[in-house]
Amino acid sequence: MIKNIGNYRQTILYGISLAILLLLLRWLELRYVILAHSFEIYAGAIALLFTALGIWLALKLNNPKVLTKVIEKEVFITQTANFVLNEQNLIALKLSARELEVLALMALGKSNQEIADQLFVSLNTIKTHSSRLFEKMDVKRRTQAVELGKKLSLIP
Amino acid sequence: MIKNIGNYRQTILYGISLAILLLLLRWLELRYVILAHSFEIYAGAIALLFTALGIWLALKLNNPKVLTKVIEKEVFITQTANFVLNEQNLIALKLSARELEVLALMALGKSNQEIADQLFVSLNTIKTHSSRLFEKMDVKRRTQAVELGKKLSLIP
DNA sequence: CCCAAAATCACCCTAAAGTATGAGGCTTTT
DNA sequence: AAAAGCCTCATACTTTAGGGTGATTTTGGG
Repeated sequence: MIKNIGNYRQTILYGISLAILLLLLRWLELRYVILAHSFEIYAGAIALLFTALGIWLALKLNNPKVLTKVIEKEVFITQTANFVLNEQNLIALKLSARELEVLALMALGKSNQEIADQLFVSLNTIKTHSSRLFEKMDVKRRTQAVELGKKLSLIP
Repeated sequence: MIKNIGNYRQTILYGISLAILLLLLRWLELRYVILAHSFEIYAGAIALLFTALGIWLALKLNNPKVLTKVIEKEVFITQTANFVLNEQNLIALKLSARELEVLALMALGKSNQEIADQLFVSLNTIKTHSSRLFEKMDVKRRTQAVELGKKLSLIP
């Protein structure tokens, strides 16, 4: 439960110092037979000392209040650099992984034939994918699909 | 106001340990038939009191150190919102005003026929514009032209 | 294991995009 | 005035894109 003794070291040291002080006073009392009227002096000294100790303790123990200042800093970010896919939109459109892949390649300006070559499938397959893609996205052309895809953060 | 008691636990523990210490001294006093010099008790009480006073003083007077924590909050700025045309790139490519206009409409996903209708010219004119556009931009397809146009900040 | 969705491919057809070439009118620059 | 550049349009042609239909295989979840 108490992991770090270090936190209580000050308290322990303080207690020890108090004990030593009291013993010292006791010793002085016995040694020099302190007169009763000098009690006020001791009391004052003790008061002063322990006030200082209290202050020191409080300052040590009091965690500095951290005032978090949130400063809005306008950061221009190329949206390609830190692109995060909007999964909500993706799910909403019910696009399959392959369809999204085709869309991404379309956005790069690739032709259907180039996409087919890159994905190692036939041209007809890409045509089928693109058709389904346009149907799901409710667009008529690939340029519209790309435009909408970027707006919905489906592609960078 | 004081949210975390945990900060003061050490202080409380210190008070308790002090009390125990005093009791111990009292017990020693009785044990060894120490004369009823109540000086220690007074000293302890004063010590306790003024320690508390010191703590209280310190907490009252101590201005909380304001640790300004600057958190850079990234504000995403849609590039469409504050689009500025990169005239250098435009001049470098030697695009005419009409060609840029056609490119912008292409970027919106419009077909050549739609662009022709919108600009009140014939389909063939748009084809000519687009051909020259692709030639100047050194691209083969409209999707590539749009991609490059956005990259070069020719269009939002 | 079975079913549904996804992925794959083919064929045919139409629409759109893109290329090539030529040409007339218009403005700006030299 | 001539040259150059831009905008316009046309015709003819090729390529690419896209729609419709049908089919097979793969795959993930109940």
